[in-house]
Amino acid sequence: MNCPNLISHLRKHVPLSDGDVALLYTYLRPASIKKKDFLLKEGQVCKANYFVEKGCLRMFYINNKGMEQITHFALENWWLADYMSLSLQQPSQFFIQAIEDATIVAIEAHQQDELFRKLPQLERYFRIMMQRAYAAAQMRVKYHHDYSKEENYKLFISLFPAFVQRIPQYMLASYLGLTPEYLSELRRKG
Amino acid sequence: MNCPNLISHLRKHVPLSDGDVALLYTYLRPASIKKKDFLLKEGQVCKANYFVEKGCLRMFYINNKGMEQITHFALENWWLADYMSLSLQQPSQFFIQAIEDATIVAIEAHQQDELFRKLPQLERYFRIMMQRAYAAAQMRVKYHHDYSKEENYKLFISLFPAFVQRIPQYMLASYLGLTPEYLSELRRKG
DNA sequence: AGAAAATCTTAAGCTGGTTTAAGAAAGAGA
DNA sequence: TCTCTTTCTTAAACCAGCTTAAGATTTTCT
Repeated sequence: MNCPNLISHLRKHVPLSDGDVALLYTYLRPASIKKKDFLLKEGQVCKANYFVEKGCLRMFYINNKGMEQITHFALENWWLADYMSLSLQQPSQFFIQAIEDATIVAIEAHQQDELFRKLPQLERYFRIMMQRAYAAAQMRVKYHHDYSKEENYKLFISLFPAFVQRIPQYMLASYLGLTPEYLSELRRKG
Repeated sequence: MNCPNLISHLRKHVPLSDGDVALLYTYLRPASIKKKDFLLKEGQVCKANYFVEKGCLRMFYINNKGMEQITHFALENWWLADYMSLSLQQPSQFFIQAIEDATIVAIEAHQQDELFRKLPQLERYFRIMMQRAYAAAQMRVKYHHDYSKEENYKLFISLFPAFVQRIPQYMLASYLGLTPEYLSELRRKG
């Protein structure tokens, strides 16, 4: 078992002895998954919080027109889950799928409280991660309101040029909430 | 000093002895503020996390057309802050203002780590609060994408009918991302 | 009560972004 | 290599929601 990125990420935020790491390992479920494999499907309960060691995930739902609407991407060192479904253990409206072959590490919902009791530092670590995620979500609301679709597109490619190379255009269009056709027009304009 | 709502809210999620509460009180800064008073202005660093004991707050920014764009409301038993500014102690792009006379309780950023070291339960409490807030933010992204403005308006008034009575229409319009004129038209239509 | 400020409504014209439809190009499997 | 699938592009018609402007109503303050 090997999760070098996760362990070093944890140690950036909280102290973890080697013994703590050994204990932690008994609660982690690492997995290799193939491109297009699903970690969660609509109607299932989200059973774990997923850390991306390597690769790339997307979270999406099927909108009222039957199209896949992407709401989140997760790259290396990001956590991803449907936190409403995970917290309340109720059926999810989302899918989580690999868009590249990926290595992920799962912490199961039903083991999380026990793990946090044994390693209380994790409570702090996830408090920081959730606060960070929520802070990003607050800014996202602002950008979404404040910028036109064209401006949002330009902002995104300026912030994440490498990532734009990594995913198909139509997934970026979906995430940004515009049609592939209009994205194509924006690219042509410059 | 008196924060009954906050204490009972904490005790819903973590154990707190009377001694813990006494210690906690030394870190809480309660305040009564008047309608239209500000807790945060653009350019300032967000210095505290605010709990609403009574009343109602809004968070907004000035958009590129010079209009106030509301991004969050906070009623009784909600926490509100610009978490990006609070976490990184960098200048905020937001305002936080009372829209009714309000009683709030502040936990100052510069005391938070010390408080959490003395009462580690709070780390868990805020992990739960932040996860809940982020979960709500994930759902908000979905609703925002999936529903038309008219559907979002109808959803909001069906979910929060009492709140709709409490705030001016133009603030609801701002929050929902539509013009007061269009909201007026939607109301007329039924 | 009266004046000023804040909030809400109506209606016409306009536009950013979608829809639809068709084809071109690139990638992947056999 | 060839075929099938996936991804991307072009262009015209269309519409949800905005802008502008003016006035009506409600609330707040003196």
